[in-house]
Amino acid sequence: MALAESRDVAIISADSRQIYRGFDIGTAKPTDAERERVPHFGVDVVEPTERYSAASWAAGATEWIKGARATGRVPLIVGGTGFYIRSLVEPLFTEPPLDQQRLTALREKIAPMPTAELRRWVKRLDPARSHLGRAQLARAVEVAMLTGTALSAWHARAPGAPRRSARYLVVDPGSSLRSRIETRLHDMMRAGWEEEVAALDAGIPDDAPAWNASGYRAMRDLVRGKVSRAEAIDRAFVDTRQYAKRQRTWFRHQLPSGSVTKVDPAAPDNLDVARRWLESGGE
RNA sequence: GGCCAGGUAGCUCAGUUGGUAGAGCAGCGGACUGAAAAUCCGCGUGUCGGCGGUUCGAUUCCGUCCCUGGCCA
Repeated sequence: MALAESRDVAIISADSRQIYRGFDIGTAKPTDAERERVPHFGVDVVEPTERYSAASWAAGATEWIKGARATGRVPLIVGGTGFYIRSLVEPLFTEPPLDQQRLTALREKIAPMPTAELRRWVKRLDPARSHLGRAQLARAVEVAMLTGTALSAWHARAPGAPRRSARYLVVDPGSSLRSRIETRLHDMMRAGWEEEVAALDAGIPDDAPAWNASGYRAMRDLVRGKVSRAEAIDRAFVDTRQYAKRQRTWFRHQLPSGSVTKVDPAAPDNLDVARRWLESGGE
């Protein structure tokens, strides 16, 4: 926020959880006051039951960026969903329209299948993807079955997708990460996270995608009386630490290293580093 | 104070008919093209509570001490 206020900036949130309406405290959404001071895009865009995607976000972000520029502001993309950001800078392959009925039927077939069996299937359909996780295996089957072409073949076939130039500012507090997470978690509890989840639990189905946010299932179990408060907080703490670890791994390896600037939020000169990064034409 | 049950990886525990031990969780590393706060893959040396004894060899058997929990005084 301090960085955003130093210049006419609009924030584009690249955060797969802040997308969902109603899931506010646990996803650390910007406050009303913050949104008042700096325009935000990409927050509260879909219902919690909706399945969102990197492609949807990239399409939305393209519009939000235009909107920000139209008002004379510099679009600043902020957020922890690296995959979303990358899908904007290095677009995903262009997917042909998929038959929705066949897609639904296929997903029903895949759902109960053990991961090992799914993996064997992908070894036949698209061996280059068979080492990946369950969600990716399902996707590989869907694309191969519904388009007649393996996903990895689609990737190889669409090489020269237009790339935007981008520069990244990676904020990493290093060894103080753990205590920062802990503090933030207690702030969330004090802000009424438990009450928020109790209200959501009354109206949002258990399998809604929005529940896939660190700590939300633990809080739901607390609200339902299945676990103690201490246990719920501890689970949320672990969930968040593990998520942060995956983020670090992702940003360490998936971003072009030449365009990354690192900053430690605890360092005294952090704002200077960030300002210099911003002024040198980054977005 | 007596009796009983325990003391094994950061945590919860399994196991070794005596040949120095392994699961889950945590942690660490990695993968990642429309579910990404998702989904997966890899990584296990720790005085087996301390000290003695028996034995070629003890975490395992014996003695003793310490610690924890329960019951009885």
